[in-house]
Amino acid sequence: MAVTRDDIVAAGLALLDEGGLEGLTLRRLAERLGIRAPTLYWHVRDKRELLDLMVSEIMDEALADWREPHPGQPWWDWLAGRARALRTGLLAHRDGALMLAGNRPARPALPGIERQLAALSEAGFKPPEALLTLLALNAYVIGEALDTQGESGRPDPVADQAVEPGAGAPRAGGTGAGGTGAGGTQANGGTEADGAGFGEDFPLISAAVGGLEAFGSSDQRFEHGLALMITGLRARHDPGRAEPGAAEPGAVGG
Amino acid sequence: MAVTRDDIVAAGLALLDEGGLEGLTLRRLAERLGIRAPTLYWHVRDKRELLDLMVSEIMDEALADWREPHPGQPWWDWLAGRARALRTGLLAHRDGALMLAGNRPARPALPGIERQLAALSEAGFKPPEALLTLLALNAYVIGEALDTQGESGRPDPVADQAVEPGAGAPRAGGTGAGGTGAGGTQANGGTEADGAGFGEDFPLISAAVGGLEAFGSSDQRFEHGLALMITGLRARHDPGRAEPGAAEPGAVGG
DNA sequence: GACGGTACTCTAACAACGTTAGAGCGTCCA
DNA sequence: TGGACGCTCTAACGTTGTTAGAGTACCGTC
Repeated sequence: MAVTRDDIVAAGLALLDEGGLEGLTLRRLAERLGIRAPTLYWHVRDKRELLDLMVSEIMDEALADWREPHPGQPWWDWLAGRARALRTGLLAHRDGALMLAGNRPARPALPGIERQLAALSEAGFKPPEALLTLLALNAYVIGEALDTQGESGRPDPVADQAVEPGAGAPRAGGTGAGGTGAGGTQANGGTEADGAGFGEDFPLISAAVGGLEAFGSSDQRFEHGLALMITGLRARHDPGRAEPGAAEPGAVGG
Repeated sequence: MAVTRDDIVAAGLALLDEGGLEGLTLRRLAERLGIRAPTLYWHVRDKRELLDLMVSEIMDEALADWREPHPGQPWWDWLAGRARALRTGLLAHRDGALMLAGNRPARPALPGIERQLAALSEAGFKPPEALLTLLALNAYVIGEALDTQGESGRPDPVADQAVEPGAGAPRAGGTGAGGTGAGGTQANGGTEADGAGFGEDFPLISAAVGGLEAFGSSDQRFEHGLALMITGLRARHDPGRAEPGAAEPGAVGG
């Protein structure tokens, strides 16, 4: 049987899960499909187009049931669930977040967006704000997923201390809260699990990491930021909450 | 004169600005420094280590003056400014966000993090929450910057409509609010600038895009999400704002 | 039953990339 | 004078994305 585009995308995702983005080569992909690499170019213009198609697939999987609220579900509950679903969908594939970061979905799903805007409009959002809200949530989700997947991607965290300038100290997972490198949940690269290990030089970092759940659960980190955004949204749109108008965009800072 | 590590990082950043991440090759970098490619391996273990060093440099540039509040500056104002500075720093280099997404800063700047936690502690944040807050803001910033830089990275947005499934419609910049691909500010790929062009099929998308500032200003999108997070934070920590306890993490949703 | 076209695959090859092995040269210190 | 170290070189390897172009099977048509 002839190979189809869908076959290629599916095999690509399988290959991604096995070897990560770096292990996803056209020759390996072809081999898995029982063909030779150049044949792929009959089905796909580019490697990039292939990656775009894969991103589309990942997004579709992730958001399948979340393009509008379930019946009776409050809008904030829906948005939170949607964000969780998107994150789960990204984490479901190795380097999934990086995939979305570097590539653009191949097919624009305008109908899906329209449905989501409709749901928010019904909740009192004006269309531009509804759109900005969806984009903001997406941005946060992908940023956080990137951080989460980045933690496990690297070979050995601590073993090498060939760094020069600052303390030759352990790193702490995550893109970094600080000027550079920074504490996440999965701290200390496996040694000294409980938040000590940052020495007496950094008592707050030590206290912070020590106060978090056991490492491995990056969910806590995700939920924190998500709660912030949802709280911010409800402060503006939920009548029962904080007074409206309290949070104009311009009132934020500089 | 002998080439130094700093020379290499600086030249790397210059090369990045010219040709993007894809144009950053070791041979080109060496040529710019007046040496041959393998020589780079005396200064740097890997290409990846080079990228990590460059990320460290970008982060240091970006957050230089933002590791603690200016005197008398409220904490929320500082956090917002810090987020803006980080975003500006990422956008200052071509593919800057993608750079941070795919690589880990080479040197952990624990002292800087400690200072930031100290500032938040003074404002009443407990250390773990302070850390989670910084991480959440970072995640949003990088996610948004990724989206912004992704818009301009691609060659020609509309020209090719070789996509099959849905409407062969215009895309709208950004990682996508929807199941796949989705409206940002820089819509319609240049034609039909003002929010029309999504046809009568998608009135809300059309209204949303039409209601946004002229395309090119992705700042509006960024500020929206930032305001959400800051509002959420103040709702919890600013006594003058919404009632405390109103926004427990668990109260968010699923 | 031959014919042409379309769908799909192949072999061969290219330039470019990251990376390694190992030799060479200059400078400084003993 | 000699040896070590710092820094650079040439040569080469394997792998990657990609192109050119030839080949094969099928399918409807004359």
